Amino acid sequence: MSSFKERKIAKKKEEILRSAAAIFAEKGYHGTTMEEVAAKLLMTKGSMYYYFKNKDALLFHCHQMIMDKSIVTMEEIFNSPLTWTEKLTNAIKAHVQLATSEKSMFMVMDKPNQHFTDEYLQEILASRTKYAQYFDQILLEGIRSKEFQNIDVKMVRMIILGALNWIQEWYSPEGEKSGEEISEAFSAYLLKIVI
Amino acid sequence: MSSFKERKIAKKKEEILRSAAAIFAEKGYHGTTMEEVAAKLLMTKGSMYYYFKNKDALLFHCHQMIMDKSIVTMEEIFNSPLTWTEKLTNAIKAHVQLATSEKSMFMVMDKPNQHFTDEYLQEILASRTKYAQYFDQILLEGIRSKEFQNIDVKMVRMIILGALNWIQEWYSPEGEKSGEEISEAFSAYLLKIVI
Amino acid sequence: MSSFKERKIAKKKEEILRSAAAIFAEKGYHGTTMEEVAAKLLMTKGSMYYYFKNKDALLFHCHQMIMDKSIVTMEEIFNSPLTWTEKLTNAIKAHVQLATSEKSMFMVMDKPNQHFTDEYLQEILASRTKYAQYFDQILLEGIRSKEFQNIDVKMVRMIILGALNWIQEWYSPEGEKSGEEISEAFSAYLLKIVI
Amino acid sequence: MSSFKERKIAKKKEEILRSAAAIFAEKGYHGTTMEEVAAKLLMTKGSMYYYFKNKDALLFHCHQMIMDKSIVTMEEIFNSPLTWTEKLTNAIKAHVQLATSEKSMFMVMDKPNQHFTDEYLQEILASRTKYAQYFDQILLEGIRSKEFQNIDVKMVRMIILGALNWIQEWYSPEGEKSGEEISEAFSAYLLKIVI
DNA sequence: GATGAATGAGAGTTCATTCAT
DNA sequence: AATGAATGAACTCTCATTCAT
Repeated sequence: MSSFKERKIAKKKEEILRSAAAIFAEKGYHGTTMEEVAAKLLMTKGSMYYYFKNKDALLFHCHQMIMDKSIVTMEEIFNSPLTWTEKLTNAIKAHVQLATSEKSMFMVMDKPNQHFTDEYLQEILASRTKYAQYFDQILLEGIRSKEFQNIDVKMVRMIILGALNWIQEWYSPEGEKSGEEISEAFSAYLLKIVI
Repeated sequence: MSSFKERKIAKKKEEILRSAAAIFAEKGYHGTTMEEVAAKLLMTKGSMYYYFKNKDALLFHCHQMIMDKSIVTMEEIFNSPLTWTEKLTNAIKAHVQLATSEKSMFMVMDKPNQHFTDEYLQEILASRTKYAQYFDQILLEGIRSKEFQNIDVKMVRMIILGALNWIQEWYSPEGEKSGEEISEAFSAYLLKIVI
Repeated sequence: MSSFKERKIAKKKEEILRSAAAIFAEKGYHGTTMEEVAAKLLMTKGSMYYYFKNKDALLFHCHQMIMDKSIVTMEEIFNSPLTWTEKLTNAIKAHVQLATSEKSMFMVMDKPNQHFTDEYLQEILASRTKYAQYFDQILLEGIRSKEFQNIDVKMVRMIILGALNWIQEWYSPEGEKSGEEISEAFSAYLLKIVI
Repeated sequence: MSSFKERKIAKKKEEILRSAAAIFAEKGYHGTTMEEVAAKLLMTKGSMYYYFKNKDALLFHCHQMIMDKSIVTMEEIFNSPLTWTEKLTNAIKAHVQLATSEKSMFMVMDKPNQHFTDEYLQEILASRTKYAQYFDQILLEGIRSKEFQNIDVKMVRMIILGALNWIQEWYSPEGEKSGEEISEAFSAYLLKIVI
């Protein structure tokens, strides 16, 4: 049970993270100054340090905020009463949806080992591995159940995740394809690999 | 006909670029200092500026060195007397080969609009577009000749390039899969999308 | 109505400008480092950038501080109910007084087009022109009212300003002539040109 | 008796000095790089060091080249069989002529104590003093012979030299007044101070 | 005589971070 | 809970100078 105060702080933190993510996405981690992040929220540089202990922490929590969301969604999909084909389809669609609706957050997730040192890096990589393993699991079970062909799971997972992670680099809300259309196309085409 | 001196200087420049690319790849552009790049070559910071006018130029020429190579290879493949299926296969394989053998260079190519301002950015983007268009062309002609199914060219190209560009993030020469094996797997699986 | 904080910051800025001017005057703009200016005020280099965005700005504001003072004084003299002869005398005396009491500031005003680029240069030159025009105006009105002979206004103004601007190069508070004496001599001798 | 070689070197040195002076005049001493000076003469930076031991020497010899000329001219005027009034007139005219025809050289002479350290500074200041003393001498003799009024020699000399040294700051060959006209005006007006 | 290449000391500037208030 | 001010370490870049060839 969180107090009103705690909830207020949590809300402020998320505000900061979203703002930071947007700028990180546009200018990159190093290209972004604490001042910019603060200014966008009508705060001062100094105040940010009340909420996050340093710039690294800002990036880290951006990472985790989106990873947590992604993993929760994946869990739901994985545990749903669907065929593996359907699960893979849904996993791909869910990723596309998030990647297009939260473009900034996703861009921030790039090249973690260039930005983090040990303390945070372990956690980040753990999240990523966990996310990747859901795909592996789905592929594996799909093969076992004869829904999928006998593919090289790791290679196919890399192809799928590569295609998905590339979306942030080219997707634009003003582009010709909507997130919905991309998710349809991606799931349809990528499924052809496994079936 | 280039003089001895010109060739010598060109060689030195390439040396510098390779050295720079290796560090850029490891630590990112901003995480890399001119001093580090110089030190690795037993030079001094100041000397670097004799060969490249600034840090941006270093990154830019890394970009172009690998893009030029990639595009030349693509041209050869495109103009060869093969079926479109074979051409697509070869294009994918060639990309994997380069991406794995020149991992550092490829990593450097990431997020150009975060690192460059107008003067260089235009040229970079032009190269990328040119490279992408070879894939589009192959896909288009493959469809026209009925070798490929009636796919959405842009979406499929994005999937292919996404998968290929992701390789640098996970490939390691010490990993379980060789570049050769990856190129076989990727070409085989990606071809399933179009056929 | 300026707040306490605003006045405090303004005071600090003026402190910095005076300190900077003193060193600029002694060593020249390029011969002066930001570190020296800061050190003289027991600050660090970095802190200076909190008050002035760069070295240029420091010089620019030195310029404008003294030009503003000069112009205000000239305005008063120009609008006072005196004869043109008295006005010219006072203008010369006022300049000498300022040039001798604020020697450093005046030395800094030298060769603006070597130190400034467009953004600042326009403003600097505008101030200078404005100052010069007061002399022209006085000379012109003096001629019209028959107080002065029919002289070439521009040439005489150049002689007067030249003589005045040279003072900073040789005046020393420890010298044999006081500012007061110089102002008497200069006004008396220069008046002989126009009468 | 100088050999052919020596004369060739001397000629090259003067070429360099003129070129250097032009750039110094435009950009200031610190704003000028050895490279620029060299480039203007189609030389390389390194070659300059064959003729002048360093940048300071370049500036110093610019100084002395023009001071030598000025002093020789003054000597001639001083020793000519003319009245003191005529001598002063000629001295002023000669200075204006040189200042307008060799604008760059004259600009370079500015603020010697900011650019030189002991070795050169003494010599520079000696030249300047010598030049100034010719004016003092003329004024003094003019007073003694009752041609001039009983003026304060130092003050008047400062006015004259100030007016003359200011010319470089505003004179332009494309301006409305020719060097000839300026010399007429300046000598006429400045004479009014002493007579 | 000339130069290409290298050097190294130092400059201006930026910015994450701290902390008294 | 917020902030203004200060800091200092790091970084990019410049340039006079040197010297082997």
